[in-house]
Amino acid sequence: MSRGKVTIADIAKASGVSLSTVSRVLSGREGTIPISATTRGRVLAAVDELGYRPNLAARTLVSGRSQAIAVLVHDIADPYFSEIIRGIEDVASARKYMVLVSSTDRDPEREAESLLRMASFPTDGIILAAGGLEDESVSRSVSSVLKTGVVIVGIARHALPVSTIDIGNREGARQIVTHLLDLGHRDIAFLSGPEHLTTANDRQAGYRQALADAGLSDRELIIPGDFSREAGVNAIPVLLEQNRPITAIFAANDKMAIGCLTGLRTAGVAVPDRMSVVGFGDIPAAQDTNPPLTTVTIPLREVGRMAMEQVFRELAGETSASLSVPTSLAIRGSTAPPFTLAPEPLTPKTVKTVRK
Amino acid sequence: MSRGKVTIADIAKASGVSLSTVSRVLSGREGTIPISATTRGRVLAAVDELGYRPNLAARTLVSGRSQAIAVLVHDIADPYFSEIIRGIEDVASARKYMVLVSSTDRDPEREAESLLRMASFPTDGIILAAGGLEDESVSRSVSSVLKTGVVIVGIARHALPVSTIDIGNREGARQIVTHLLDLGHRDIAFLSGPEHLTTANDRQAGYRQALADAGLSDRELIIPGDFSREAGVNAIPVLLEQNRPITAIFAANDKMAIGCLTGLRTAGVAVPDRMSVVGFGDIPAAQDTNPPLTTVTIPLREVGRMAMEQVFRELAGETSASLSVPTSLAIRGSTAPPFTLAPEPLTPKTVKTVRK
DNA sequence: TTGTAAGCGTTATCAC
DNA sequence: GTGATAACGCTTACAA
Repeated sequence: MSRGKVTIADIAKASGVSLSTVSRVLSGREGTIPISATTRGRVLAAVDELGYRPNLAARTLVSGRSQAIAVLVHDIADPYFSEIIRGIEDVASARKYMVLVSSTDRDPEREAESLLRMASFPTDGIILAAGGLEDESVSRSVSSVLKTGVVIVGIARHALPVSTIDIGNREGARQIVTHLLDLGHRDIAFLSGPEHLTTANDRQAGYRQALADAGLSDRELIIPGDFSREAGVNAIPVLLEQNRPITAIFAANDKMAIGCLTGLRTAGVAVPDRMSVVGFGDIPAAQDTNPPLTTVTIPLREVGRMAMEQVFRELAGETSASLSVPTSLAIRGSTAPPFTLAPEPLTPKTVKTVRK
Repeated sequence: MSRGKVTIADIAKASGVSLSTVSRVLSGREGTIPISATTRGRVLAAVDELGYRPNLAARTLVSGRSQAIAVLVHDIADPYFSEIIRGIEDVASARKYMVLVSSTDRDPEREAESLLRMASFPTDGIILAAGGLEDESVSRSVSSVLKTGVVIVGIARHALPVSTIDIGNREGARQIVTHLLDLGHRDIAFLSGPEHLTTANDRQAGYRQALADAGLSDRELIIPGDFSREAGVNAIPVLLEQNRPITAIFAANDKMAIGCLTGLRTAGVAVPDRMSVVGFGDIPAAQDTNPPLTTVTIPLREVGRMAMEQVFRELAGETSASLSVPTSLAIRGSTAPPFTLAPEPLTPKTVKTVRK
């Protein structure tokens, strides 16, 4: 039956009604528009028989709504982002929305470029899941795109005038470092993320704050990383050469933490006996390392869902808003008390701060 | 400057030329269409100043090309698929194509539905990465969609009249089972994938063939699985209750293999000392298990790239084709000779077959 | 080298 | 309830 493109004109002809009637029947909102049952039936029959499918581009052009949203991420192959996307997809597809994705590899230029292209599609909404890249050209693009009426929602802290799903990066980092302190660790290294990424910076701030609260600011040790598995692997030799009594590593994300685990195994350092390791994010792989990784759980799918729901809300006329998702600790096998015979006691004051 | 929607009409007005001239300048193909440098400059200046961005929906409507392709996967949060998508994206974005994704969770209905929606977009191409689901409604949708002129490329074996990127599932499985046989294993369990999935069935066929070639068909042990991590975890108690001297497990995909590793750890069975484990796919996580997972490497990104390149080729007029990607073995730490004091020797004939 | 005008497939605004 | 008809923003013959 259906050969080539079938348009409403064909349906109109086949069912003996006008174009507008066909359009009305197909518009969906049954209650709103009055149509005789007979007409309706005939149109639907023709649609079925000819295998008609509406041309979304045409619909978009005239209605201004494309039923599509775009998601910008650093890398879709990173489980952190693919989990978020899955959450987005789940709520999008329930409303028959299509999802466009774009990996920008943390390149501001590509981010701006992608943003512009997606907006000119035009998509109805754009979710910036790429995580707070602080770059001027990106913010310029965002502002310019906002004027066209697209809804934009950012995930993680942004200096942008858009709705935000805020992840408690700083607080989560503070909590997990406190967990290490509670276990008795005093020399905790921090493996940092890429510069100019608010997500990474906030986690680092949480680390520093936890140490400061415990009066241990002088014990800070920050090793530069970039969120990649390899950064984790390579950090180990660097760390071991430091000639400092490090007993725990806090990697700014799970991928690096997993790299650390591998690096430590290679170096013959037992985890958690000789070294505790923690990450951030709780990507699925964190459960299957050996030992399983202690980390900060971000409800990644939920984050995606919230972002998408916020897009829909704004599309329905609501104003922008800042929501936040709570993180929690997933205490697993990669952390244990440090290997010291006589653990340094905390001063009373410090204990109070840490436990609060 | 740029407020609301800027159209070529605005550019035309601002630069004092006609709509068509603006369109020509913007069409890209500089060499093909003659335009005076002056005009060109003025148009471009106006574009820049007004912040003009072409409306892709309008362009799609008239040209029939949307510069977008769709990818159907089972689950975008599964690294197997997100790696493939990344490969697709890499070649798509180089040509400024947008990528739509849809997770169908192996549900034929959603697969068909998604396919139809994506096609009616209309996207220029559709990549069926979902991996050979054998279902009638899906094939019907594919045939109907093909008539509209979209290019479809399938990944993995399909009974569909479309181009295919074939993954050597059967051969890869045969190879890795042979690796286990070479190590001395004779009782190798197979943890299967979902039914009706050619990918899973082909791997199972490879397992059976390798055993048959070694004259060990009577040692077959197939445990039902579904490609999920949990299936791997849960298979372990089932396996241990079998009261059979199993020394190796071949899981039909890496996720299950990783689940097996975790299950074995829980059960206190040392890998590879007491049990060897292998998977299929070589997703990134396979390198970071402890011990690292021996598995069959599928060049996942390359698969994605090839699929996308094939789409472009067909869009350029070439005919459909069947390509295949070679798999290879990644021998890592999860395999070792079986824990038997006196390994059964292979018969000469068998050795020959196995080594060939 | 540039302009005019006819669509592309829908929806939306009027009438009837 | 239903039918013309004018957009939507762009490309592309066909003229000039």
